[in-house]
Amino acid sequence: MASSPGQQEAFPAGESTKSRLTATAAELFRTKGFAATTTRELAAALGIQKATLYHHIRRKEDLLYKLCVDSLTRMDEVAELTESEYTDPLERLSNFISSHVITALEDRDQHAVMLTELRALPPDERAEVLIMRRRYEDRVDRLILAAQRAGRIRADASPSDLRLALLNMLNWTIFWFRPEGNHTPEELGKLYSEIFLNGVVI
Amino acid sequence: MASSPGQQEAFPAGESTKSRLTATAAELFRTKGFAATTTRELAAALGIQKATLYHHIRRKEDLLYKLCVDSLTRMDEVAELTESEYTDPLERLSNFISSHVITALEDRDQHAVMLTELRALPPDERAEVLIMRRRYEDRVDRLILAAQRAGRIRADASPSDLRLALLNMLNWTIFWFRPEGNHTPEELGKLYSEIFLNGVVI
DNA sequence: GTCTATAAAGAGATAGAC
DNA sequence: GTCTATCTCTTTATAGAC
Repeated sequence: MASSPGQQEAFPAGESTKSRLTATAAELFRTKGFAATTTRELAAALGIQKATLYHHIRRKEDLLYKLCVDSLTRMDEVAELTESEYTDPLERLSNFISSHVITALEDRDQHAVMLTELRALPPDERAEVLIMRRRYEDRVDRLILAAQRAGRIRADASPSDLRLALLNMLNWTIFWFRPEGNHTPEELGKLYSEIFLNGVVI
Repeated sequence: MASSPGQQEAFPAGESTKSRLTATAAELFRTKGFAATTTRELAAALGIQKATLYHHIRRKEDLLYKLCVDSLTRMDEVAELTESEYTDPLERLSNFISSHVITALEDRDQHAVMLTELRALPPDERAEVLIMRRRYEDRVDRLILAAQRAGRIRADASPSDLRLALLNMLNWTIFWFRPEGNHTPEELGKLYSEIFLNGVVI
C-alpha cells in the first residue's frame, strides 16, 4: 500500500532515524562501551542533534535495554527452532552450537552489548534481562542433560558446568570476530561443535 | 632490618595506600568498568580524599596501564615456568591450560580488567599492552603447533584458530567465576583441559 | 602523604521555536 | 521530527596549606 499524506513515508530515501538508532547505538556501545559512549557521539553518528535523540528515547539506558531484550529474544527463537528440527540428543546439541554462533555473530554488536554491558542497566531492567538470560541457559542445560541421560556425553560434570564451558567458548568470540576475517560464522560454529564434542586430540 | 626514622615504616599497621591502590582499582574497574568508575569512588574505597589519589598517580589511566602490564607479566612468567617443567607436547599443552586458568583466576580482578578494559587506554599504552598480549598468544600458538607436528592433535585447523577456541573457553570464566563458588580454579583448569583435548562425548 | 577548596571541562537531559 | 540554546550536575585534575 502506498503512503498517504500525514503518515510516515513508506519508502524514505534512507532508513529512518528510528530504525538506524538501535544499530548505531549497538555499534558504539560494543566498541567504546556504554559508559564511554556519549549522547553527543551517538547523535553525531546519526547525523542529528543531541536534542533530537530525546524525541526517540527517554534516556540513554533505554537503548541498552532494547538492545538486550531484542538480542535475547532472537537467540531464544533461533534455539527453539533449531531444537524442533532434530530429535537425536547429540545432533540437537551440535546444531544448537552452530546456530548459537551463527545467530550471535550475525547480530554481533547487539549480542556483544547484551553480554558485556548489562551492568550499566538500572536494577529493574537488569533483573528482567537476567531472567531472559537464565531462561536461555536453562534451555542449554536441558540439551546437555538429555545427552547425558542418553549416555552420549560425560555425566561426571553437571549440566551447568558443561554449559559454562561451552558458552565460555562460544561467547568470547564476540571480542575478536570480524565479518571480513578468515572464517564465516558457519565455519566457526562447526569447529566449536567438533571441539566441544570430540576435542582436538587425534 | 628495622625501619629507621625518616624512612617508611617497615611494618605499618595496615597496608600502605600505594600497595592497596592497585588491588582496589582492579576490583572497581572489573565490577563497574573503567569508564564508570569515578576517582571519587576509588578514593572513598581507599578511605582517602580524591586529591590524595593524585599524589600516587598522574591520571586515572595510569592505574589501568599498570594493571594490564602486571597481569600480563605474571601470566607470561607462569607460562614460561610451566613450559619448562614438561617435555611431552600434549603434557605441555594440558598443563599450560591448567596453569593459565589458575593464574588468571588467582589474579581475577587484574586479569579481567586487562582483558576487557584495554580499549580505555591511551593509544601508546594500549599498543604496548597489545604487544605483550601478542607475545603470550604466540607462545600458545607454538605449544599448539608442536602438538600438531608431533601428530597428537588435529592439524586441519591452524594453530591460531585452535588457540582462539581455547582462550575463548578459558577467558570467559572471569565473567562468572566467584572464589566462594562451587569449583576451585584447579578443578576448572582440569575440566577445561579435558574438554579441549578430548571433548565431552563418551 | 594527606587535606580543603576550586578550577575547567564534559556529561545527560530539557525548553521552546519551527 | 528536528533544530538552537541552555540548564544542571558530575567528572577529572590542580593549587596550595599542613
